[in-house]
Amino acid sequence: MVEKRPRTRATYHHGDLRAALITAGIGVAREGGPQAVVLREVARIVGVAPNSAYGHFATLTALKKAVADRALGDMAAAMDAYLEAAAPDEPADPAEAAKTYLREVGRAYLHFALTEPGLFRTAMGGDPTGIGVPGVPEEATGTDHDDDRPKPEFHLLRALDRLVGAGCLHPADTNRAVMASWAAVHGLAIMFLDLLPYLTPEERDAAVSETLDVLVAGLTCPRP
Amino acid sequence: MVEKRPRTRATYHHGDLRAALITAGIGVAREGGPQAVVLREVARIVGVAPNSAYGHFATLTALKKAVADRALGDMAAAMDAYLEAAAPDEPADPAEAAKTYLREVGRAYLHFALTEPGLFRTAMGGDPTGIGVPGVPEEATGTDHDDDRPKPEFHLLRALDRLVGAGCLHPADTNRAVMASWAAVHGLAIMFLDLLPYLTPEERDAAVSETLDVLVAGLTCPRP
DNA sequence: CCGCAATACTCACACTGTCCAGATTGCCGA
DNA sequence: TCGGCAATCTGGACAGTGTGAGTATTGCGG
Repeated sequence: MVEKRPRTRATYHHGDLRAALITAGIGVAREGGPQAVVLREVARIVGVAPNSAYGHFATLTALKKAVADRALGDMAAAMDAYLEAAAPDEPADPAEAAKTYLREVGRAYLHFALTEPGLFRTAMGGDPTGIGVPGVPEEATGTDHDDDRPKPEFHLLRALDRLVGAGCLHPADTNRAVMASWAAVHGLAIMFLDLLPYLTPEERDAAVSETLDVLVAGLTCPRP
Repeated sequence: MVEKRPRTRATYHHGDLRAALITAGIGVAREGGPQAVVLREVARIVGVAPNSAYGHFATLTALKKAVADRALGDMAAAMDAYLEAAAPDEPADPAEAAKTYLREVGRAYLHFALTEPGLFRTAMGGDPTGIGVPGVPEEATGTDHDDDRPKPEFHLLRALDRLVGAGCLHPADTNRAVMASWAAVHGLAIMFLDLLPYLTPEERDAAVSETLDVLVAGLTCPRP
């Protein structure tokens, strides 16, 4: 929120357009999802000519990418807050504590997905230009990728580490564990948003609990 | 493929436009995903004026919905073929057979998702207009919903029934089982397509196997 | 054989992303 | 202090999109 002139700005130059565009993009993505971040609309919100954006982003896709990055950071922050707020009493048993922590991380993920579906979809690259799975190495399009910012999977890794520390998970199985956990939770989120939007919150909570039960059971079962 | 005149048709009336539009929609959705099904382009393929589609579909979204329905049927058929072709030898132990069958169903799901990502995305409603999870009952927009056609989840239900029959799964747990299974497999698919497109086929196969291991372990574990 | 309702077409409008050329300015060196 | 330069923003334009209103063309039932 650097400037907020409703129409024409006082100064010809905006000062910090790039950031303002991203912020406005987050605003429209919050309600409406990724396809709501429209170049002309975003420029209109910021109070700038549509083509001004091209000075900071080569294309609309680049803007969306930046917005998605920020949405991902927002998601990590929201998960942090959720975990901080809703995990006061932990079981004394360290194994049980680790399990409930993993469950709590999953709940945090789903909480954000259901609370901020627009940002969640935006963060997860809802409408990727690159359809298909050509196996291209993505050629590291990283525009000076600041990969040090908090990312949602960090919480998951910490939870799995705790499981390993508690002896519930073999260290060698941590890779399969991260895939299984992420897939279960992400799949649940997508299903709730896209496939089963008519579920009541109670039904959703039940499905979450049951799926998380299956997950931790499968992870901590005596491996073959 | 009712008609294929490159330009203007011989007859003024097309004969069976609605079906032709859906077929053309499937064609463009196959490569390019749901956002590639563009009204004017589809009409162009069929060889008809853009607005002719409005005689059969109230809006582009309705066309997409029809295309998505057909893509879902295609997915079910593809899973059928996959399961028929790639499951010759089953373990003698019925419990083990049921488990491998569930795994095979999951593999069939993922095989279609990775083989036909455009159709998969289209079938799963990649770009829903209704963002958010307002809990609306969807008001049953069913345009004479022919719900008797094969749907992908049918295979999953059959696999779980076999697990129940083999004594590996308590009948009361079947609901949680369907959610957990579906979430795991669907989440894996979305992750491969959207989040981890750079994985090699080998890495993907490994992740699939490991995730399915965790799933069946969690489902067939001694319940708490 | 004729009228009519279904079907497809034409024209038009408000949008969108993006290119190109020009206007405006902060800033840095002389 | 001041002139110019490069960064930044603006305006107009073009191709393409979904969709509405009115018009032409037909197959078919009476």
